[in-house]
Amino acid sequence: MSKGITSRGENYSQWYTDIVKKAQMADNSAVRGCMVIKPYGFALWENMKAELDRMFKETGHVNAYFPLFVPKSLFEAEEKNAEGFAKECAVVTHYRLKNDPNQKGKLMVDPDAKLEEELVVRPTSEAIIWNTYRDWIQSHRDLPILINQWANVVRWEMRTRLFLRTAEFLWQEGHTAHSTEAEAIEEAQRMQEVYATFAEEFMAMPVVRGRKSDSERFAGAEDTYTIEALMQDGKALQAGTSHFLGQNFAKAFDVKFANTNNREEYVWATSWGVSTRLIGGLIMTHSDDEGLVLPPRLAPIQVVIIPIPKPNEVIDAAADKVIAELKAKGIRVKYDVDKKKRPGFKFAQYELQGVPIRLGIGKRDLENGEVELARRDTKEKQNVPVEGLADYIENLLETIQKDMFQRAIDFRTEKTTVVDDFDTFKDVIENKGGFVSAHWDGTEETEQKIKELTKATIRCIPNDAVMEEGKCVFSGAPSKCRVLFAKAY
RNA sequence: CGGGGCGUAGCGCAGUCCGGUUAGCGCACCUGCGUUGGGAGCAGGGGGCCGCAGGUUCGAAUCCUGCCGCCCCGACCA
Repeated sequence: MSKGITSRGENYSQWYTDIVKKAQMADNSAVRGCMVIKPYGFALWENMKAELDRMFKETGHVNAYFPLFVPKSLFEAEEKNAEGFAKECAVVTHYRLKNDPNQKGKLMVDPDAKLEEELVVRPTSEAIIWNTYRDWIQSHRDLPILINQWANVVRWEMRTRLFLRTAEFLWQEGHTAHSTEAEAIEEAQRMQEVYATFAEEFMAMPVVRGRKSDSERFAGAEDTYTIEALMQDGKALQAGTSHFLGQNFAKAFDVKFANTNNREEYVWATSWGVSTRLIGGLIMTHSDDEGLVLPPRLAPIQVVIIPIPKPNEVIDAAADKVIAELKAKGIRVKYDVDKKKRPGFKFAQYELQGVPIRLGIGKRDLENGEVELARRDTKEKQNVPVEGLADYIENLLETIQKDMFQRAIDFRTEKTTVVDDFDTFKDVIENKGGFVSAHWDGTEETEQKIKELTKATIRCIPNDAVMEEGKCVFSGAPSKCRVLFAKAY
């Protein structure tokens, strides 16, 4: 075990916190529930953001920005949405402070500066955006609107955890407007697939694509499409959601368009988002007791070169050549020339930070025309010829990416259990964890009962669920397909 | 919002029960020596409103009262 990192077996959530902090990703801040994202963690987020942004643009979306504040009257317009978020909203009530006459050097809220109307700090932006869309949409010719925004939102959560659930978090939210129901549904499903592709191909995190049950659906949505990942401790993580909003927001904000027959119709909507929570998912999918393990495609540093024992002219020259070749291939490489720290310390540090490939360049191997190469994911070490090294590394990065994904898939397969009776259901949820595939009668009552008895919830009704006759694992009532249950973050 | 725990140096902690020299240890940091193929070592050094505010006392990190903050476990949630 690494210095100062609690092992996963000992205490999984402490392990998680240790990783985030010791790998310099993020820290708690002076603000309750809000984190400071440190440069290394933010570099990871920037890489994720860059890929997602590219994928959004490839599917026809453009970026825009809407205000942080939502006037209360707009926020409450869509009742279900407002009700769903009401109890976790931060609210701005005043716009000025003044010197406290009773306490020198202290400030107080100026009671004379009360706002006419309170401003809600956005927990999500449907309200402010749909209020704006009303002015943008008159005709079917104005549709579709395909907009994304990168933003911060605030949800005043009772209990927070770095990246997984913070009071303020960074995310993107797509908000689209369409002239037909079918087009909006297609859009929502398309974005679910974009998220799934990103999770699997870049994060190497396998996800189940599915639909949410009524009770788990986004407040104000007609249908919520989700991607669900499975963490190493057997708990599920909702990694991204895409909502078909029907005409709910169009009706709430009176957004209509003239169709080709010049008849007024309400606009159809979607919204979809992923957040910095993905970083938590990334950590809990791949990392080990030595620290982070990052997939090559997202790692801020893909290859680190360590001079052994320390930089000198010969080693620098060899390193410079390798660096030039790697950079020519677009590989992110760092040469650690810190003379104060010894190689062993650096090895441990970069393992902690999850750098996929480490090269050790030293006199001994160099004389044989070789360098030492270590893989972070498998901890394997081997000597590799300097000749053709860049090509070798380019391939190896892809191999690591694939291997990490495959290991995560194997883990999920092993932790997915098909169950047909409730005793087994309880036993599996309690002792084995992971996904349980079981029949469900489709009622909210059953879902609620199961949650009370086992703490497991319906994560989704998988898109690829096979239609088959069955009996609900709890009530015995008829069921048409299996759904996935799990304890969730 | 319920249950538990903790606030002492940048970090991690001891000391608090049972009040008493100048508040201590490890890591980190600074200076120097030096070492280097897996987190070396040695010597010297700097850094504290002991969470905050009251109280008891000759004397408080330690006892009493009030407050504040943070963490963990539940219920709620991306």
